[in-house]
Amino acid sequence: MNLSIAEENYVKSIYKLQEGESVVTTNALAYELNTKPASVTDMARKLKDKSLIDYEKYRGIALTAEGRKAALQIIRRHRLWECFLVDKLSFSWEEVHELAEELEHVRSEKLINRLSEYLGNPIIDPHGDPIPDAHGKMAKPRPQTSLDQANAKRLVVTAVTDQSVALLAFLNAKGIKLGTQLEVVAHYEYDNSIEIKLKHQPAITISEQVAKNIMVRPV
Amino acid sequence: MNLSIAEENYVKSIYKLQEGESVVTTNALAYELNTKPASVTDMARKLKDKSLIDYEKYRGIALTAEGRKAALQIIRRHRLWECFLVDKLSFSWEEVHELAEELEHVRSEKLINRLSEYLGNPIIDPHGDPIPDAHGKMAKPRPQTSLDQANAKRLVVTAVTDQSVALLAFLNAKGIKLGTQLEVVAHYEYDNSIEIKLKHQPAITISEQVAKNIMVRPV
DNA sequence: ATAATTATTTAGATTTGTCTAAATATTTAT
DNA sequence: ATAAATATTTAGACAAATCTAAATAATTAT
Repeated sequence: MNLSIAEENYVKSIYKLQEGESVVTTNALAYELNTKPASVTDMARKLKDKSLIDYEKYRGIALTAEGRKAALQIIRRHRLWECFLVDKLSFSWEEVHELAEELEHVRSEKLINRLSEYLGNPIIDPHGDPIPDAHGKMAKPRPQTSLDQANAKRLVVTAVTDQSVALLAFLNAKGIKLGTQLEVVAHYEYDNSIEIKLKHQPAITISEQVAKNIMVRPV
Repeated sequence: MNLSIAEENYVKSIYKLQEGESVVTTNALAYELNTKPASVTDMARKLKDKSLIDYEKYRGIALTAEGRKAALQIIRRHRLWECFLVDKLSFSWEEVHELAEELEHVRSEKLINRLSEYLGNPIIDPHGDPIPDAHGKMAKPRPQTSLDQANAKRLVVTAVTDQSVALLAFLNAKGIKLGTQLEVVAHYEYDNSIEIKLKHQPAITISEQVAKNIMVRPV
């Protein structure tokens, strides 16, 4: 089955949203894809015709086995290109998402398998997310919570969920990257901001919005 | 100016055809792009609006300075990706054209400049064609003629103009690649086929059609 | 359980890039 | 120089992906 770029983006976003909920709503998908609910309804019909999703009017969207397979292929391509950009072309991790977003749509199994081999068959990408193998098998994401919900004191950064340039640049400026260790100093209930401290640095305060997008696990 | 993929392909093809003739005809461009003359007329109007081509009804198409600049950027991307695929991912030269055709549409100057650097700023691609630098400057294609018109006896293969998989696979099977030295043994006037001999190998006969697409220079 | 709110779908339009068939212009051959 | 052949453009249509505005369904709050 040959997917258009638009269809690939839908499938990928549905997969992403389904990690949280078992069924994806029209509105959530529209928001994720920066489009309008009416457009999502239109595309849902097309993807259903192609057997990539289960969909009944007003009942939400869920990937079929075939859709899941397609999504994993796209994610594999995306994450391998991110590795390439960071490892070989010395991009920094916050720059690569947008580029990988374009490169991922070059559909060639041979290319992607050779790329994987060239990179040493990596199993996590520069944001800490696991990379599906050629058969769609992928390591389970390690147990992690967002920083705003973590209850341990000493934590290590494992991933960043919102990959907007703005957030990633902010983190970069603060010296926060994958593997950075940090300590939660205080929670401020007033606005749910969090004070954290990196090693050998003064404490900094982080808004709830930022904290929600930093994934961590206990050290 | 931001070009769509379709617009980029038109600009690139116009550039290619203009190396031969100063003005490109609607039909020639339609044939090159595997589309219909009517579609070319439609697109010509758009490209004219964007100041990428000079175009008057019935008078043919020619790139403006701006259009030429755009074309050279696209060609740069294409040829650098070909280098990457051959040098780093061990593709053979006849496989890479189609893939580069897709990769070339990822528009990021930073990406392409880093890729160039990573490859050691190559100045010719795996087919022997020169690669424009970041400013659009490109070595003049070395003086070369097609094999069917060469008058010297001892020749070296410098490029292949038709990059169809069929032809490239044929050449590969015969052991003919960039840099291969060959000797013209005979011309057969009957069908304009040519008998050639590679070192340490029996002579082989090559049709006029193939000979037209192999570029050579005297050794 | 009904009203109000929110979510989703439908209907109809738009843009991009393409097509076919018909009309018109240009070139070539007589 | 005219007719025939060829090349190009126009007119009108279509598919993909999107949109807005209106209609309808589902959820929630009273």
